[in-house]
Amino acid sequence: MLSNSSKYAIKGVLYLALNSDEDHKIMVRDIFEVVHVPEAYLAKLLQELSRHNIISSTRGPKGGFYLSAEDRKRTLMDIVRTIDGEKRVKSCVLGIQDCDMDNPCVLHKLVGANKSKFIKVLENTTILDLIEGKQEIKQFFPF
Amino acid sequence: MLSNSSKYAIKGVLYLALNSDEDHKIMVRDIFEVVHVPEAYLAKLLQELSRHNIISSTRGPKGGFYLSAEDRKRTLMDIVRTIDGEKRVKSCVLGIQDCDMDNPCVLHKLVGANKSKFIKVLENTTILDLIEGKQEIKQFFPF
DNA sequence: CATAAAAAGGATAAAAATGTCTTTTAATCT
DNA sequence: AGATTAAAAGACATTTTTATCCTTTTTATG
Repeated sequence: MLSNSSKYAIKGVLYLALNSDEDHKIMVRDIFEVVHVPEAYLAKLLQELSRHNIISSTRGPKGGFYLSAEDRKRTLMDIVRTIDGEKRVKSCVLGIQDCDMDNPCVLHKLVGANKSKFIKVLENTTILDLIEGKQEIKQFFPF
Repeated sequence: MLSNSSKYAIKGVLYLALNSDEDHKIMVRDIFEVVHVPEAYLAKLLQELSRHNIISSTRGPKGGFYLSAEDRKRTLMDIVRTIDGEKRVKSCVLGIQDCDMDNPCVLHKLVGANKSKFIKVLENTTILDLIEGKQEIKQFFPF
């Protein structure tokens, strides 16, 4: 449902949400170990998000990645869409092309409700929602 | 969440559930077009299921794959476990190793409920449940 | 202005998933 | 018994995903 890349990206953004702002930019070097993602790979993903204006970044000394106030209003789906593409997330559980609620396959009926909810969570949850009331990194990355 | 292979396998088994029994075995050749899965690949998947006694088969003339009465009591999870392995399905949404309901990451709390339901559907739904009252292939494979 | 810091970008590599082909084995039918 | 049929098995090919490396560009700072 979610690729590893999307998971990685979400973890990276969560770390930024907790630790960064315009005045405190963060280098990939300081993130990757906490979220257990290979350094170069995480860099690629964050660059991709930055290029699509899901997160922010500046180069050079004192540079790094960070989340602006606007960035924090992005939803999880914004991240997933950038990394995986919307199609992948929303595709039919059985992979039947034009399958939807109007013309459902059996499995779709069974699990469709759950999957729809999952997608709704992605679409309706902003980064800000996620970190609300949480100041401890441990709460996000228990290991 | 489910690999393509698992989806393919489920589709193949559904076809068998509708059209086969001990006296009417079916060759891969007669299935693959209906369920839109490459012939050789579907063969492999069904062979794997047969090897694990999730479905039945015999070789030679009049041979083919079929579902015994026992086979029909298998759950979707039996299929998915054989093809993908249980780990893959049940893994944390964010891929955090030891993440579970007792020690959850943020996302887990959010989508955990939905995912748990999805897994329960897989575990509690038998092939028999799925085809109950359905005789039309179209209901399963609309395209 | 020189230097160093950090993201951006591109090329490449490794691994996993997906897909194909050929040979072997077992069952059936003449 | 011999010929034919169909799954079983395993080797091989392709594609996608995941991951690394190296160079270039941008930017802050002394």
